[in-house]
Amino acid sequence: MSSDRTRSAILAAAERLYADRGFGDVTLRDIVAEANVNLAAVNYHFGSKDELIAELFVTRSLATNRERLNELKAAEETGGGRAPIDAILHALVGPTLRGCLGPDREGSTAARFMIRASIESVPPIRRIKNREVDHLRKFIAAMRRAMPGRDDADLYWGLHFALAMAHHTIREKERLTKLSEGQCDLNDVDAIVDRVVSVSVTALTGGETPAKKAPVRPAVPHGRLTRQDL
Amino acid sequence: MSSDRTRSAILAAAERLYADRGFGDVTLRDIVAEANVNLAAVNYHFGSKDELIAELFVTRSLATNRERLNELKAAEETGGGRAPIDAILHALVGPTLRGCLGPDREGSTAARFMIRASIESVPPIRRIKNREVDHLRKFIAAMRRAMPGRDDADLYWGLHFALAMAHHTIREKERLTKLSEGQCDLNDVDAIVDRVVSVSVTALTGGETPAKKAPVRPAVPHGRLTRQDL
DNA sequence: TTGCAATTCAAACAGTTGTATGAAACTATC
DNA sequence: GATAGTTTCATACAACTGTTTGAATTGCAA
Repeated sequence: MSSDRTRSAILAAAERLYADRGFGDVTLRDIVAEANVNLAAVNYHFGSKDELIAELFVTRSLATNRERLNELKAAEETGGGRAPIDAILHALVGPTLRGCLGPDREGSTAARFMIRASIESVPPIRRIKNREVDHLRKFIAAMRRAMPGRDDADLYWGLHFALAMAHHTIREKERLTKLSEGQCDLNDVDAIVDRVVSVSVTALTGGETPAKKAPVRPAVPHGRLTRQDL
Repeated sequence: MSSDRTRSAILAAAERLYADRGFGDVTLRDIVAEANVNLAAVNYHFGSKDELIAELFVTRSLATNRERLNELKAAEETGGGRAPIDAILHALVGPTLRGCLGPDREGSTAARFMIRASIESVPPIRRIKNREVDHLRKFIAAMRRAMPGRDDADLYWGLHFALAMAHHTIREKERLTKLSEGQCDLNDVDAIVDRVVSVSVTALTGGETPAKKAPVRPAVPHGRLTRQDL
């Protein structure tokens, strides 16, 4: 049935190069050189460059989603069909954060690739992410069971903010390290997961839907630029 | 002094096209066609394509930062040199959210451009964003004054999460609308700002950082994909 | 007007990109 | 070992990219 050697070599080389140098900087010729295969092999095995990228991302993405659902299921079985809200959110953000951060993952090509995918967001990957909605709905359903009284909109916002904190931490881990001058430990993944979950839970259980005391502030018109010092 | 007409036309056309179609899809030839100027004008007036993009982003970015600092200053003056934490966070995320979301901003080219810049993150823009650290430090300083007891790391995490929620809401507003089937109102910007601030404040004032145990999971190698159903 | 600099313009440049082709090499089956 | 199907390979293709060039044009000052 034909050795998958070429196919696998392309996948591995592509993931490594994309992880190291980003999508914008890596051409098919770079990939086939790294993989020691012929240029035409990519189109033969994957159809197109975009399909290669899509396959790389789908593979990693499916793995994360599988982990998420496993953790969710385990929590629900423990709780007799109803998992507590913190366990649900833990199942949601844990696999993503563990997959991309952490000292053991430093050298992991898969992790670095997923960080790139999170930062650069190239078209074939964006297309796949848009299909993630169905997967997230399962977590909304679980959250609804855990907090029957809560408004649906609050649940959506809670899930949205949990993902926001997780993904933004992955995307901006470099900047946060620099900003905090090392005081935020980006290697202690478990602590980060707990922090994200904790904030998300208090966001969901805490204060009622925001009161309407929005202060008014002046609008600032555009001026003309002279200095470039952002 | 030579009319700025060509220069301005290029800026306007570029911002409009980038806002509509993204950075990856727009070439210099598209821009000069839209602006009705000669192709060489871009390099003549801006030096390079990247410098054009940088100038576009810096302009909008400076405006946002100016708004932020104005709001912060106003809050500090009201509080006699010490602004309350919610006002600080409001000054941080308010201008960004108002700049990119809201019904009045629907047709705003600047808003749509900044959303694009937030999503696609092209090299010249990334370079500028990396210089944003100094600007954020001013907010950390204000937060330190507002919460003298708090650990610095907690402050960094709080600011980081506030920005996470704001930016992720901008980046994923389409998806959140779809996921929530319209139950999350992305047009009520003030409500969104209040929600983000509220969550951030409870994150900062609320519970201590917990510690827990974490399970270990296996690395997932690449296999052959048959179904593409993420 | 003359002179000079700033600006515009058409055209070409030099390089890269993803993809297609058709022949060659391989592999497994009968 | 001939055959049919799969996989590899060198090469070419066609299109697009940002940038440069050098001549024309414009605008302003003396």
